[in-house]
Amino acid sequence: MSANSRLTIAVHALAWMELNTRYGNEVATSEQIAGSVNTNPVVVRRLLTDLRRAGLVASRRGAGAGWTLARELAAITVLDVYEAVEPGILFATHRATPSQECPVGFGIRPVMQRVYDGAEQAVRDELIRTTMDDVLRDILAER
Amino acid sequence: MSANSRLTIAVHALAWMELNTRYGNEVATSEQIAGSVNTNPVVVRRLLTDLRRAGLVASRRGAGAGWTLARELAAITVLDVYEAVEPGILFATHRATPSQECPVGFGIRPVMQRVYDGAEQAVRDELIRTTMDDVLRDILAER
DNA sequence: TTTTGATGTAACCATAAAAGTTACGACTGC
DNA sequence: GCAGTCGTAACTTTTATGGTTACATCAAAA
Repeated sequence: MSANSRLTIAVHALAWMELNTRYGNEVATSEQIAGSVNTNPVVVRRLLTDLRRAGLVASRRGAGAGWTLARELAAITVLDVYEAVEPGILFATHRATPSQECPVGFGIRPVMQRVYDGAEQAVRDELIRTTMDDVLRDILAER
Repeated sequence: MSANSRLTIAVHALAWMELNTRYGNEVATSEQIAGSVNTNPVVVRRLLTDLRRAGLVASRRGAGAGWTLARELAAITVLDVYEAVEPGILFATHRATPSQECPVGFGIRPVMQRVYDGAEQAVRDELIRTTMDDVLRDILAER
């Protein structure tokens, strides 16, 4: 399917930010987060920009700049993160328009779109069940 | 997400094959199906090869060759097709191993894997509810 | 036995998304 | 004004998908 790791990294960043504040730090820098994720700071900044657009984090510029959580983790579900970083298209319909003379080619797109909408909704219903609070707790329980 | 159209084309092919038999034809050729899908016959053959591996279709070679359904549509769910043509990875974990010194980097992968397994299962539970029979009926109902 | 028409499959190219990287201007607390 | 970080553009690399060409293989039918 060519799945990406955007949701994984975004969740990682949020969990890391919360733990960072528990250690007494005000803000987190993209470089610190990138060090934990093991990627480039620009990749982190791009994802955090998406999260900021969704109101999940805030950023400060200038000296002593960095990122802060805009909500507590208990008020953020994995679905919130998913919606912030993914356009929400798990399955694609035909790349090129199928034959409109053929009954199958004519009718298949709306039918499959309904099937895919159902699958997408099922994913959302599942992701909304887990909060970022749950995620961090489970992470720390891994040892 | 970079979603693909493999499931769409595989479903399209199966529906077309059934309609083709209703019109009195024994077998369907990849060229005929490709004409309805509006793609290249090799793309169709590659997907039908996956469906054959799953026992959903059969092929004959030689003169008068082509493809036939190996089961009736009522006995094929969209989940069957999905499993035949997709490896089943909707979300990816980290591309590079996260920092194992960091508590978050250490614990996040099994936690997110469980979340993703749940989402994947939700998709399966949804796709199994629709049979290829339902799909063809709905396609023909589009006019 | 030859012809015919389709499968089976390799090889290659094109396209697009994701991720990684470099660079640098913008901003702000000190 | 300095230092440190964000914000973002630009470019490269990697990977999956899909499209295309080519051709060997096969089996029914002439």
